[in-house]
Amino acid sequence: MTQNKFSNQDLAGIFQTIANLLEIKGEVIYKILAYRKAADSLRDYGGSVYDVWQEGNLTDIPGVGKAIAEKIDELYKTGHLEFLDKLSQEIPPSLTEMLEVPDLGPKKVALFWKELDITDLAGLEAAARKGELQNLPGMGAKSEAKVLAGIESLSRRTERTPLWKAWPVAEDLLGKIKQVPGVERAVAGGSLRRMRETVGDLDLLVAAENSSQVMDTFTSLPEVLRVTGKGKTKSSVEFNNGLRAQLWVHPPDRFGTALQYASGSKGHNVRLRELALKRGLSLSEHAFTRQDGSEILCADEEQVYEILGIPWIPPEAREDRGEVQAALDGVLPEFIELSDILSELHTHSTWSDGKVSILDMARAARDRGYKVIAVTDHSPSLGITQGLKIKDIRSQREEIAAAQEALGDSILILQGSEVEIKADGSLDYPDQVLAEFDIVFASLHVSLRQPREQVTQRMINAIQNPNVDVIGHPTGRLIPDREGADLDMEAVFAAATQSGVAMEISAHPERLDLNDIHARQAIEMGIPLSINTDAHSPGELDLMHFGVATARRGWVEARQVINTWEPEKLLSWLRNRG
DNA sequence: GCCGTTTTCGGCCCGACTGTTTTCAGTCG
Repeated sequence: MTQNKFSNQDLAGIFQTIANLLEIKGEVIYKILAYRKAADSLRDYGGSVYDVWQEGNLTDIPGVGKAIAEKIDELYKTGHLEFLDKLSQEIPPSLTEMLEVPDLGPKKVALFWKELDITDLAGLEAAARKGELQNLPGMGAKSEAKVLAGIESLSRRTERTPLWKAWPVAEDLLGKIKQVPGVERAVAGGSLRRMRETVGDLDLLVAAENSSQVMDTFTSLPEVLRVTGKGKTKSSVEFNNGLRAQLWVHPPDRFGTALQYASGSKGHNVRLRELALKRGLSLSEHAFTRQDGSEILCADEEQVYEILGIPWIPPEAREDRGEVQAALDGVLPEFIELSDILSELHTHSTWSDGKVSILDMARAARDRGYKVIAVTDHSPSLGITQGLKIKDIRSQREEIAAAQEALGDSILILQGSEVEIKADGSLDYPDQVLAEFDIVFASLHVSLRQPREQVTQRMINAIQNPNVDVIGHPTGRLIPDREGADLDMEAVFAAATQSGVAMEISAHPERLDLNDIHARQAIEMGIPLSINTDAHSPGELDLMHFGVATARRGWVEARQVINTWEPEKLLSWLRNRG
């Protein structure tokens, strides 16, 4: 047994560093791409790479071949990697800091290092201020100024922006752009359209015959701090808050290929272009081009996939996680849709920290077309929420009955609970009390930083309690500020498979927990899922689409989600759980 | 360095924009 148990993330970081150093060294690009691809693949890998290593199956991981498998093996066996140690002596690792500066790539970084012996950001800034960069070959006064602007921009730069923050910003920008005369369509592409939990830059796409007025409007918006590029088809800006955006303008009859291209992911696009080549076509954002040079234009994105001979793949699933092959094989899942959701099972009322009464929440759920709502107020130990005391459970039941009577059979109201999984691993209500509720969520809110084994055992205790129906927002993470508990998800899912409990995908965009990768793993193990907003007010019921998007990113089908079941089926499932 | 229903060798997506270049290199997505 070794203690060099590098996580998937750790390994991805190591191979990313190798790729960067090799790039500065001037290694052939395809070797670098191979390391990058392996890094991405390891980072996204659903299971534990360590376990795969123990089973001797490393090369089953996409992008991992003989050479990289041997390096992972060395890392797990010895704790370090001789190849990287040697490379670091040759190329100072601090050089990679400079790659973070916008518009600086491996060639320039190598140039600064070799010509001026600059090895880190501080040295680069000093040299730029002294005017030493502009005399280098291929450099000039403008390029030097750009380096300084880039360093400054780096200090301002936000980390990836949470989806929930980027979403309204994009909506606002698109609203302004749509007002420009001649704009036929304006939509978000990129990771925003794919509904990744965080977004790097905003990618905006416009259909218009003439681009100049759109570009002028975009680059002169009041919130724009500086314009980093402006052309006929593409412009890029940086906003005051550090966020960056780029805008493409394409003619309406080419909008399909353009939107497909701008939506990514990069890996997905590479797959499609490979597929196009096999069909004797070259695919770009402008069109398909036949070998004789003639073009096939696509006004709509569906046509792009049609010409490639595969079904349209929803943006959420375009992460190069096997979706193109699945499409070719005809085994893409029937991705769940928002309209499949019939019930909201995790909400709060004034009986704990919710903002409105049970009647108001139920009415709001009914108005959104739901057939069932469960009110799941907190248990008492979570102090700040003023949880529901045991002596009040009966009174709450009476209020639910009154609300039910007021709303008739337009919606079914369930009395649920979000019971706390306490730090000692016990639940916050005794079993006979839990048995009274129609549906029980068990959630972690406290002592999330316990060691892996301890917090995992707490979770497993809750999963094994027959009164618990759903594990709420399993890891307890908050995006971007709080990491989730260090759960051993393999062990958690194994226990869930045994007990038949459902796992939640919290639709609340600060949670999205389970995440896409864990959701996919869960359904592959046959674990039912439940998507809920955890709404504390009626307006938050509208966050459901974020949860559905996360499920789609995890290849989840409607039948695997208990919220899509007709009330009779849901109630019968709950009854059978005891 | 990875990969394979045209390949175990020879490919590996393709174009926009900028700045430095008199025709292209570097960076980005």
